[in-house]
Amino acid sequence: MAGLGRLIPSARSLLVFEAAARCGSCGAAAREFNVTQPSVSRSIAQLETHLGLLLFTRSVRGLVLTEEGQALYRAVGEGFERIEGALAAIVAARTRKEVVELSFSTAFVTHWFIPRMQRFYRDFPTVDLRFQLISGTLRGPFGNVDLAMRMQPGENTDCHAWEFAPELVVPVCSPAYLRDNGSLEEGCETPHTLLLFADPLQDFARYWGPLRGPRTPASTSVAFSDYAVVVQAAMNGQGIALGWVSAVSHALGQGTLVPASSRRVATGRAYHLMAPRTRPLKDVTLAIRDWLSVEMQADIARISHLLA
Amino acid sequence: MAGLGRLIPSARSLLVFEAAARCGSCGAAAREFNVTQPSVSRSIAQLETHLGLLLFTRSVRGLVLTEEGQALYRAVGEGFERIEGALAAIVAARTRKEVVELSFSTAFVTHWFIPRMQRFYRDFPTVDLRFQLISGTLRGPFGNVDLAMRMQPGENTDCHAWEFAPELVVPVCSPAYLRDNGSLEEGCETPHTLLLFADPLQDFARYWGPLRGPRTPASTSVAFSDYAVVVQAAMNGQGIALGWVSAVSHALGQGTLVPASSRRVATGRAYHLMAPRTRPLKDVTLAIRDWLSVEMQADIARISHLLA
DNA sequence: ACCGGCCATACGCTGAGCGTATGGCCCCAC
DNA sequence: GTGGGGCCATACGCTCAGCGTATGGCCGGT
Repeated sequence: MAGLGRLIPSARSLLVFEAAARCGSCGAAAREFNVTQPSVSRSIAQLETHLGLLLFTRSVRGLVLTEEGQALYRAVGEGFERIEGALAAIVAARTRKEVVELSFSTAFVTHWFIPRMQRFYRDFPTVDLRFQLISGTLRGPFGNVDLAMRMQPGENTDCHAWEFAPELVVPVCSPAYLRDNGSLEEGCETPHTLLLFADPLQDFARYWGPLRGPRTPASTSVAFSDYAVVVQAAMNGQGIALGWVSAVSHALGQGTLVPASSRRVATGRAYHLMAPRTRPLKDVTLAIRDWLSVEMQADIARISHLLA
Repeated sequence: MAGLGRLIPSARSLLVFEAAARCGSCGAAAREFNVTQPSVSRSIAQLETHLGLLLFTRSVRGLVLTEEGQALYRAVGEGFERIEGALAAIVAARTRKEVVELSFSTAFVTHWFIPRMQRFYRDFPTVDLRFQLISGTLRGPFGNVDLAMRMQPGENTDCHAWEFAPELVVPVCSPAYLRDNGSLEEGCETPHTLLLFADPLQDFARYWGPLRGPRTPASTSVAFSDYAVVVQAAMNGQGIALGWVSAVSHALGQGTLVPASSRRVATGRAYHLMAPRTRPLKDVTLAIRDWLSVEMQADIARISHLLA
């Protein structure tokens, strides 16, 4: 209806009019809109001036609809009822499905998210998370999820992307292992045990290479098929693992892991939280994105002395 | 529908959504609202974020409604159609009756308004004026008119009031009379003729008294039953009349009347334009009020040297 | 007579909504 | 294959529509 916008002074004036007519007073309508009584008074006066007629008569008891006001109120009431019904149906469908699907790595979920999941659900009581878990390196399409963590640039293109954490790698081990075996670049009587993630598609040499020192002794290694298990083994004192900060920041902050070397690898790339454009970008998705970012920033700030 | 305002991010978003759905593009909807394309794009995105779903899919060809979008568009279209029908009926009724009823004095209409009526109708081509004419002193209820001139404070209470002109009285006569007979306080061989308005309710002595000088000679007087006629007689050189500036400002400006005395009576009161609250205060009523005020201020400015 | 509650209006403040600039993408004509 | 046109999306900065506060006027109840 192209004409409707031209017939009223502002889009909101009909909402205000309907509320004032239903409530019978400016004050009551104002409370409903969380504004003050003069605001409603002006809005109604503006609508009446625009239309060139009185919609209400005023008395100390409040507002009484005129004949024209009653005619308009019936039409507006019916029109709004039709629209509200459709909107309510849409919102109800959304509310039933307050499922939010996330695509994260096992390590991130196990060692970063689950420790704070209680606080998450306290902050988001109506959300029901579903995780698509990636065993190790975050890659692959994430299609039908609300939010995913991936590296940028990557193969997923038709999506929103927000930077989340830098790709920063530090060798980590348990405090006991460090005490007993020394750091990665120090000599020790027995070779270090390197805890590896078995990923034929990942060139881990580009990470280990810069981390070895000139006197780094020969080492043994153990490979696991899931990076979350790699991190767990490091926590258990079984060796030294590559620690992607985005996954181990919580453990570093808690002290269950410590740096096993003074060296770091900063790739210059960054993990991003991403949302496909084929899904609606919901308010709750944005709120979760923000929550995750705030938490990650807090973690990184807490362990910044370890990463310098 | 209290809930509708809470279901949408802003009142205008549904208007914008409907236009975009109907037009099939942000650009076309933007042109309809006299805004730019980014404004519509943001408004739609905000509505989608608020509702937590996509209403349109985007392509280079414009916007295509999703299933939810189509459901909402049907409901909004029907709702708006219902409202617009009622509004259009109200506006049509108002447009047919573009009659504006005015309650003014005969003198004001005859000697002030009619000289500028051509310019008035050029400025208000769709207005059809109806005058309630008051023979002399502006008083009495004016009930069912759009705009009235009255003195404040007065007996009409339930109305809007805007100050229009001060009550300033100057004796006036034609230039020829002044040349032949001298001013009111000067002596002359024959007594002055005072032109009076016969109003038993009006105490004219309070006006004539301050205007007579200590050497004002005895005079004869002629009384008329209509003040417009009194002013006309003064213009015709038949004597000296009390000149209420609000009625004679045009004639003083044109030179068809001149002051017959250097004395003035300023009562401190003021004429007001008034609109009853029992009638709708229309935009056009306000526009006429403003037009009249601008014209009166211009007249008073033009003759200010005569009134000092 | 006073108080409470209604609506109306003037004044000053501010953030929602805007335009501009720009980027990305797709389609079509040459 | 390339360039231009037209679509939508987003960042940045600006401004005035809409707001709150203060206040006034009025009416009804105590």
